Amino acid sequence: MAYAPQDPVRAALWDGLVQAIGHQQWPIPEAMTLTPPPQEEQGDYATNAALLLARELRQPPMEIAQRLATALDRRSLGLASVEVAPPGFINLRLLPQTFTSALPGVLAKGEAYGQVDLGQGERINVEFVSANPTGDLHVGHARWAAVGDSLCNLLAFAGYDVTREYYINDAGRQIDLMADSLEARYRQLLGQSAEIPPDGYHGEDLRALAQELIDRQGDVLLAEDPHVRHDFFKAWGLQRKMAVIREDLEALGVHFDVWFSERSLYEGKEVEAALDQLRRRGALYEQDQAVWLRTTAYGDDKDRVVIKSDGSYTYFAPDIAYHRNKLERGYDRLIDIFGADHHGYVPRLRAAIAALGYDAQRLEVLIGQVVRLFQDGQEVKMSKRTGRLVTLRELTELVGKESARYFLTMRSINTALDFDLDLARTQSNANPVYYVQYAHARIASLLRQAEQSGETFHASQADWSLLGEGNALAVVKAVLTYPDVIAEAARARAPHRLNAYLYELAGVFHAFYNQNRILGQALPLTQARLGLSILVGQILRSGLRILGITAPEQM
RNA sequence: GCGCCCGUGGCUCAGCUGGACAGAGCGUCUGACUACGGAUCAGAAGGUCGGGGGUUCGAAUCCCUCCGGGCGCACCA
Repeated sequence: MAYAPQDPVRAALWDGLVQAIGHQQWPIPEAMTLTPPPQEEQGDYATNAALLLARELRQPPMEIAQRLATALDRRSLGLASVEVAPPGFINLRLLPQTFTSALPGVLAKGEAYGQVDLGQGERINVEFVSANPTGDLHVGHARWAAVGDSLCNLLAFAGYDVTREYYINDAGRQIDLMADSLEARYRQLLGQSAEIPPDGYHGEDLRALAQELIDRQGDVLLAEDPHVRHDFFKAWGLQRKMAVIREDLEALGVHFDVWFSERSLYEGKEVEAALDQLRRRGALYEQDQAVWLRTTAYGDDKDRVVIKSDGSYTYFAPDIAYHRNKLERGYDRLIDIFGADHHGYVPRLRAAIAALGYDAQRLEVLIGQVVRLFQDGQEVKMSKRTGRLVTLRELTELVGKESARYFLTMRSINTALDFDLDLARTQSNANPVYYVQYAHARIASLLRQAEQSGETFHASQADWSLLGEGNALAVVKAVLTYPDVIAEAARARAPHRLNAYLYELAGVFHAFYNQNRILGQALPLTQARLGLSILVGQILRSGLRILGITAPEQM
């Protein structure tokens, strides 16, 4: 933990610890932690400060721990006990009121609770999905859509100025292949014999598009000049495919701020400008009639072609221009989310940025592993070539947006995601989405009930100190952790941690609710329990919103 | 062959900028409301963290090596 905790209680303790170390004229260890110890009996928090200082000071850790323990101001920190444990941990136990007295502050923050200033307004551009408009979005894209969008929400909540961007590959060979494939479908549907090009697209979606075209204007295109016809298929197909992509993403609750056209880079001469910049910096050379970028100078395995021997650009060339464009737009940091099948592309991209003269550290690439679909215990195989694949749209329609978003973000992106279609569809305790949502619905119901019985919540009537033990205290602690979860998840670019936290929060709340009658108690107690429930509801709403999942009032 | 990711209880995973006897969920077994929603809760069994070395006061976490799985190694995108 290289930075102070965000949790109000832990933060105060952290400051006290830092002060105590300072008093001894000792340095604050970079890797100092303040976390719950493994055993509950050991206290509420433990720090490894003495262990770390021991190395630096060359003194026995137990002695250092002892001195720190005595130096801590127990009263002002709300400590109940401070113990030193071998090999040099300092275990801290807080008075229950130290926790509960933080609750009014949390309540006062309202929906803003959990916001942290990790980003300090840093401008960050997150590019994700960016699927070619040549076919439907599949489940892999769905994962990046959900993860990317949630990550953006998370970063924004953590104090970054975030832009969500989709790069449209509307130039180049693939789009021509799409046009030719669409034309082939068009001809086939009109009874002509036509072949989809060898590397073309065989998906059903293009057949449907062709049919749509015929329904609208019949076979008039057949009479057109081939070039005009090709351009039409290209432009129209692109426009239609992008519309569908937007709709599909929308259905998953994913919105982009910028839809960036690759073609605009050509039109604005930016590809040439980028290559000129590289040339001026001496990073380009010619060989075998092709133009190469010396990416090996910046850590890549081999140099890469930017202009092919036939004079056309590789995919890489406009992509260099694209990243240059993003940097020139003033973003402090760029995040690209790629599928694992593109990870080999990262070194050259990074090299290109360095070759252009920018700090390659400004580019962060998140590599995500594949999604495997399971149904009836069997893997559902996907294949783009045969056109047999489960689309993002099918997935959303099958399991619903809520389930889809939760399941797609629940795992670390480093792990292949096994998506159990049956589980995602069940409305039972096996499905974690419902577990979390149910907690929220339950709280909403509780508040409705309170309204009816005239026990409306008034913060001034609550005696928070009554929440200082058992299940209630567990909920209090979970509530206080939220800002740190946000900070940690944002820092690690790991939205799945939020899923885990919300599940845990829902869990401790369910336990609390089950064991404690909330309404109809003595006023200060009912009010305190009601207040705690409100806080949990507030956090669930906040967290679920980040994940793009609704927090239902009833289910 | 080289590179990246993964290998944690029956299953799916968390934890991995090192911290004290490894955590969840599902599944299995045993229990709990004639008061706020049982889509809930309480409890039990189950793992020498793929194998082997090393670094360290301390390793699931770092390094080396081996084994297994996924992905990638284009003048395709």
